[in-house]
Amino acid sequence: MAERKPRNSATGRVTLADVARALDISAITVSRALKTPERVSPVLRERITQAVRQLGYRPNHAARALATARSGNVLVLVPSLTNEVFVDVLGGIHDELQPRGMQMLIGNTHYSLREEEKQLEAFLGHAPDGILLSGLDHSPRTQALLAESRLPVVTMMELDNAADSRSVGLSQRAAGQAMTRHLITRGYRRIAYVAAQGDPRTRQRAEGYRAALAEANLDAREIWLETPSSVGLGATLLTELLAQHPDCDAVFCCNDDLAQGMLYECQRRGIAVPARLAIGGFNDLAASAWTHPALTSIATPRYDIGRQAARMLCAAIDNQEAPRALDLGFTLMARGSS
Amino acid sequence: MAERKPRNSATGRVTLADVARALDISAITVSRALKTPERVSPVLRERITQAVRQLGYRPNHAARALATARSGNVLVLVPSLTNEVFVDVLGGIHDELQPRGMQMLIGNTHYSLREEEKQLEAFLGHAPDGILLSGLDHSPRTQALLAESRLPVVTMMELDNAADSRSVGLSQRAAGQAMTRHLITRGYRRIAYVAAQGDPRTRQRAEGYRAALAEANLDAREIWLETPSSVGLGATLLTELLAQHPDCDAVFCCNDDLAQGMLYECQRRGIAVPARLAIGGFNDLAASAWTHPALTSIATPRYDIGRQAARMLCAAIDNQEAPRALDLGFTLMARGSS
DNA sequence: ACCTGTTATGTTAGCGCTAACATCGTGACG
DNA sequence: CGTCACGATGTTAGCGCTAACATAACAGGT
Repeated sequence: MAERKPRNSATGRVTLADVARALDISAITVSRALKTPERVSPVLRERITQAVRQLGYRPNHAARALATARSGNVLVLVPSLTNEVFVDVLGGIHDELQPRGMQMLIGNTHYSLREEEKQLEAFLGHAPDGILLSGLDHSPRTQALLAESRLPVVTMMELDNAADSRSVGLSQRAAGQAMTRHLITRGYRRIAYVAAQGDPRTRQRAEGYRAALAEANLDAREIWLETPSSVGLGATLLTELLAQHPDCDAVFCCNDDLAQGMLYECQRRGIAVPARLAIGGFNDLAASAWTHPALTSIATPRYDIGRQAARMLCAAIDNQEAPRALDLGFTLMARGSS
Repeated sequence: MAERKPRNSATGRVTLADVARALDISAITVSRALKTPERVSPVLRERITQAVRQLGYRPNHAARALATARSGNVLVLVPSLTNEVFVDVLGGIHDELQPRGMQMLIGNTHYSLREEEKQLEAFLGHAPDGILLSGLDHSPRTQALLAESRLPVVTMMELDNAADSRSVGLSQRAAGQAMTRHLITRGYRRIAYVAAQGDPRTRQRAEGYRAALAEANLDAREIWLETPSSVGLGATLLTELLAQHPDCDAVFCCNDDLAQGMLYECQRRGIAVPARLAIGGFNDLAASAWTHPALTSIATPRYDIGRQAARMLCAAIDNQEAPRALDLGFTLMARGSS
């Protein structure tokens, strides 16, 4: 007859106490064998390991969290879950937390400071051990909640100069400048900047764009929309661009979604890229290297931003000394579209 | 002078007991005022609400989970976090769980049954209240763990006939058949099927493809790769296709990533789409409607699959009667590429 | 006046785990 | 051979919350 798994009567789960009872030892010893094996004698440790496996014991995180005042949760607030950029960031965070047995709680702020505030409020009840935020722009109440929580916070995507803050990202301004300089170097002179979803990073890229134009004594041509960014919107924006600035010979799109949409619309209308109009994007999405022509873009280290931010946060949680600002840079991917 | 927030000495957090103490009532009454307000007199309820707000009390989920044996967590296992398909599914789940105060725990199985097993094992310690799985294909140990856990499980993407299971999805076979019939209707006769990342859904679509060809007495031409699917791979596969089946006049790609890659490669080589080669994809990704020509595809209700699966799971968790299989269908998006 | 039922609140105990402090050997050393 | 240090294990208590069972107060019916 098969062995019966003893189950704690109350909840039907196998608990530490069940394992301890089976071996006629105390629960704390089992606990130690799992958390700090070196503090249990090898013989007993081995017996415990076997019993754990045989009974199918699985530690209960809620109980552990309650006893240790450590939840193993990290709150991650991102502005979008459909944007490839943040999906990659989440991937990096995930891969860094996983081996430490920690868990992400993901909140989607939909590019809204108000929504960010609400998410933060709701998630604080999960007693996260730390918080990963996107960008530097936050509402006063968000900042107050963060300060009150006294939890370590790491900001992703942008860089923060403040001494008491932590951030992992890149200079969006420098990247915008690099792309514009590239277009100038390639001989374009009437360069437009097109932006949707006016978030802070989009604005910083625009600053870089203006700086580069100023260096070369060129005029700016900008189109700003508040609509959420998408490939479809890129098509619309090409129309807008040709209407407002018919003379322009290059366009720097604030992200690759818009750039791809513009490229497709150019193909549709028979506008030669890059002969009649050069296109530059931002983020270097997976598909951008494969369009025809391939899209010139700024590759951002999204996965690594997530990873390093998570690592920095874990260091902070463990009160370890660690650098507080990490500039992971960017790479200009000069391709056929310019 | 500003009021001091009383804090529980042990962990520095404001607890139920702190709120109760401030009002000189018992903790359970505060608990009731929050969970079942109708069981507390209106006057007291109001005072409690105020005190809660003023002290900044935030319920501790770990303690609640421990006391109620309900974690409020739902485990979600998906094969990929970069694939737009699953990102959309997760969005639907998120939106359904959020208002119930429940939380997703996301595990990435990387299209591996072995990995799925490991993830499941690790996450069972979080004591999820239910599990959302992708697809019907699972390792024996995964099935054993699921059975042993006695947790409600809902399968997403595919449909399950078994009476004791729950599933929300669509007939991948029927969808594959619909696409192939469409190509036949449009006059194509030498239709190829190209697949990467040979997961079960890819295989079911192929079955539909073969069935449709058989109906019309046409021959199958298939190319299978185990490599993970990507836009870049689509370009490679076009080369492969032209080499292996130079006569083919239409290609049904197992997903839109491949289809887009093929389209771009056709543009690059000057192969006319759809005149020389028609292209059909699967999933109808956001960009597919905007390429030139726009991509014919099968639109799958990914967001709704996530939503309905989450809803079905919640019903099961609450022991409510509910349908156990939900076919959300698909839509053929006939566009310029065919 | 008594019982009954109902509503509002309180008491007790326990969910599963671990921190902090015992306790009990055992061997090293003077 | 006593003392001390140290390693291995145990005891106790409590993390924050809520289920389950009191208790109290009061209205209404007989």
